Amino acid sequence: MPAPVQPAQPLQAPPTVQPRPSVQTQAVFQPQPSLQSPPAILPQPAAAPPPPVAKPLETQTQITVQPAGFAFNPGIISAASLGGQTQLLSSLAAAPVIANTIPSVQGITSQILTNAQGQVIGTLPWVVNPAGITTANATPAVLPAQNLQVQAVTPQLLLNAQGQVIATLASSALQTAAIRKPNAPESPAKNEVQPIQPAPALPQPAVVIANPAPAAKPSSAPVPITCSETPTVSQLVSKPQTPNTGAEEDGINLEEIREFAKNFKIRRLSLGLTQTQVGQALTATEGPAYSQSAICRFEKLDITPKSAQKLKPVLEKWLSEAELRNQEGQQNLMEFVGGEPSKKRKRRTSFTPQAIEALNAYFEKNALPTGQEITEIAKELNYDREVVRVWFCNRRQTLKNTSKLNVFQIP
DNA sequence: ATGCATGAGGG
DNA sequence: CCTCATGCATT
Repeated sequence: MPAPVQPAQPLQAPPTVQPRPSVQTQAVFQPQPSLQSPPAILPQPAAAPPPPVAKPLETQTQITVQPAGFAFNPGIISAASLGGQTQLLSSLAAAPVIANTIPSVQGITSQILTNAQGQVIGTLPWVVNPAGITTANATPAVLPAQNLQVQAVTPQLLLNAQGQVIATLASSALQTAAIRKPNAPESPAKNEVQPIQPAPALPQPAVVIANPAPAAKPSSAPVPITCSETPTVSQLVSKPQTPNTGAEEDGINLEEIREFAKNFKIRRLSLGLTQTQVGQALTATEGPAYSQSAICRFEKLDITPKSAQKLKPVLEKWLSEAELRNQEGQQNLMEFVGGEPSKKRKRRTSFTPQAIEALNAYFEKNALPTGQEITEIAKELNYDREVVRVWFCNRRQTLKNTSKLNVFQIP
């Protein structure tokens, strides 16, 4: 395929030039493990933040062409690593020709960068380039269809034999949705409040893998992948064997949960949603409500298999609907974000390092101190007895969740 | 992402 | 009181 020539458009008419403060160039990510603030890309991200002074018309040496390259590729950019370091592996390109459609917010999704651990190390916004800089891109045969609507794209996961996510691909959203259960796009109203039974009555395979034949799509070739050497999804997804871990506990398929958790995260990010948003939306909608904490813990499986099993259906259902809405442009998923007045809690006590050290020491000797012991320890360290008691409770709980559940992960 | 807190449920 | 599932508050 033609090399990604960059359309020379360093800058146009100086006067009217909008410095284009966009975050575009932010594609580069630092090798720092700290990636806390999720670059949530939302439909209505308020007003553009005043860019750090852009030179009026001086030709800055730093031409910003780079973004365009990715911008157009719903391709893959995955990072893998061995030592936990992030490295760019490859980027497969696909070029959905986007002609005149206005860059409606609707289709904006983000590209996720994940490493071998399935951890997200970054995201790239899908920029719909208005200028139609299609020139450089592949897609030899495809013509810039005029009314090609930029449909919301949902990611398609590419997994390797180990079940690890290698990358995500964009593809027709419609179809993806179709695969899932026949979920009627009705109102989010009181649909079902299933009491969640431990019964094995959950027929959702949750398999998002290989989705080769877009048979269901009659009037358009949804699969934008064109590079001859670009492996097809099915090819990459060769999943002949179910490696190992017939891990199952208490009738709960740990592996399945693990997979879903991974999936969930990726799809969530594809929708450009943060854990917080999901939590809020989940709370707003009918049905079981969960917080950001819950989402976070689920994603990293920092919960008991039982809890995970319980959450899965809820999250799955919600996600399906979210994706559906996303397609329809109904970005009204996050409506009432209004925070209800919640009763105040006792301020979280913060133990001093010394106290923690002491507590840990006690804990090692005896993880379950008697009431008396607790009282003594509390007095010793000069903390409220109750606080100490709770500390032990939480300590035990944490221990359990991290050790037992590590059965989940394979770190 | 986590640490401390709250509450339900079981003894 | 304990365990468990969760969430608010904080790092």
